[in-house]
Amino acid sequence: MKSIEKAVSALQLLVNSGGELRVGETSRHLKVTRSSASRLLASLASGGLIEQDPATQRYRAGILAVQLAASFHRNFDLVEQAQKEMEELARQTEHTVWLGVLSGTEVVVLKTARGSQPIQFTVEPGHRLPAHAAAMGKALLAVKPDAEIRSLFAAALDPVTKQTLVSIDDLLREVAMSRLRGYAISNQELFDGVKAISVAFEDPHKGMNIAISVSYPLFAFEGGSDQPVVDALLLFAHHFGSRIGDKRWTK
Amino acid sequence: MKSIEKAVSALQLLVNSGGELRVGETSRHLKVTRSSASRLLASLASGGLIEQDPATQRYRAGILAVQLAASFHRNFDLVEQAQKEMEELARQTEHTVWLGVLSGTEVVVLKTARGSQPIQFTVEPGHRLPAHAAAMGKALLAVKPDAEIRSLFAAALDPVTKQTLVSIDDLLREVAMSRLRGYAISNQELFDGVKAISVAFEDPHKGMNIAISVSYPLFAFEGGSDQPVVDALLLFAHHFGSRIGDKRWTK
DNA sequence: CAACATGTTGCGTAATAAGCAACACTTTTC
DNA sequence: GAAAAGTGTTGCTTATTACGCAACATGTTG
Repeated sequence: MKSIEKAVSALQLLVNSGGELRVGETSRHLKVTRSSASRLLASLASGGLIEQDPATQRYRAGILAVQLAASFHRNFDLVEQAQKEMEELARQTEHTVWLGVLSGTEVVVLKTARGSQPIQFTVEPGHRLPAHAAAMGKALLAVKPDAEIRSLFAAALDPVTKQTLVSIDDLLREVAMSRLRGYAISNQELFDGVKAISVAFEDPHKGMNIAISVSYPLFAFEGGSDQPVVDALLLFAHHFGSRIGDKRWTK
Repeated sequence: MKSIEKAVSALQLLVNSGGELRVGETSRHLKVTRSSASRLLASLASGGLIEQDPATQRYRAGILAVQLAASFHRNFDLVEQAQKEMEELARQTEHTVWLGVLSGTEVVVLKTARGSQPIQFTVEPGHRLPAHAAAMGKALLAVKPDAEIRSLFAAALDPVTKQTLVSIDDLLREVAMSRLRGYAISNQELFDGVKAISVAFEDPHKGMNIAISVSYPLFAFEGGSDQPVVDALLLFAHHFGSRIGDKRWTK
């Protein structure tokens, strides 16, 4: 069903274009004539999935998208269940706790829980991070076999900061280390001065993976050790993992 | 583009079926063969708009839907701006504050702010309410001309509770009264024992309307008057309306 | 185990989506 | 201020593709 796949591509383009899409832009990216793009977007708008701004004629996400996302969150037991425990973890560690899933080579942040520290690193739910630079990304990749990771990262790895791993072999080594360690680390690979640690979980019923991470500015532990945060995360992982029936954490 | 419109219909069906959709169900509702429905859903799943549960084979909303909704909220300035003031209103009134938009004959709830009262009536964002029974619905309808309201409600009005208005003429009278009054009321028309009042706003730039409502159980004001809540809502409307440039509230 | 649903493929035909212009309209550009 | 370029939308014709019909694989139920 090519036309539907093209329509979904247009939606991805909408997300990647900052939430606003023009007909001309769409036609260029999807390599169709403006007439086709016009009709395509009009069709998507028919049911409220997207809507056209009457003033600028630009298209943006519609109400149906909000409803779909709401049903996503309602169905996604893991996310719902994680909510309360994430807040507890944020309270213990005093730092921001994130929950995300893997989408291609990116991590989509679904929920955040703010800690009590005055300075916090946080993102809006729905935001995406490059998987090879984020702790959650490495934790989620560690679930997959190396061959699959290789094929995922066919293109070169984007250097986000000075510390970002740019070679696939380095990434695979890091991922292997994460498997041994039980949790993944991103040391200033996503933001300068910010470190994050993460663990991944697998829902045995739904067959989906999520990651939970704690991120904190390095100066918070200047001179000291971040071991308390690591311990809190591992304790959380043990509790949460065994409760949802993830065999890797069930003992 | 019929196939895309059909795909959007399938997404609406997904929302209306409690977040889970099967191929057979889809084929029956869209009046196509199972083969077509199968290919249609597979196409939607290709880009992550929906995804198939590997265990049950059922389809549910996907990550792209979450991203779309996120971009919706980012673009929708009104909602973003309303957030903080809604919380303030919830604090003042001690009751739940809702924010919603009109979608056909229903109100889609986009945000909620809980009050301090121990017993609260609230819904999840993304949920929908029948417009003719909800205070937000009447407030939003009051912006439209009577003729448009009539054509919207071609079918009979669903009786949600004993108090729900079931005749279009009654609804139009109520809407007219809301225009005079400046705010709309739903007295146990949506939930027994619960009253709600609401005001609507218009974004002059985007040409979109939103409603803000306060809902409270009747026993909270047994013997007393709910005038303080009405006053707080009108005060809120004056502040918020003039700040976003809504001419009806700019004095 | 049979009878029944369910979801997923090939395949030929009928529906339809794409491109080409032409149009109305706004925004640049000289 | 006119010319030029860009925008989004609408008929029209042809080439594309999506549809229904099977058949098949895989659970589910009696």
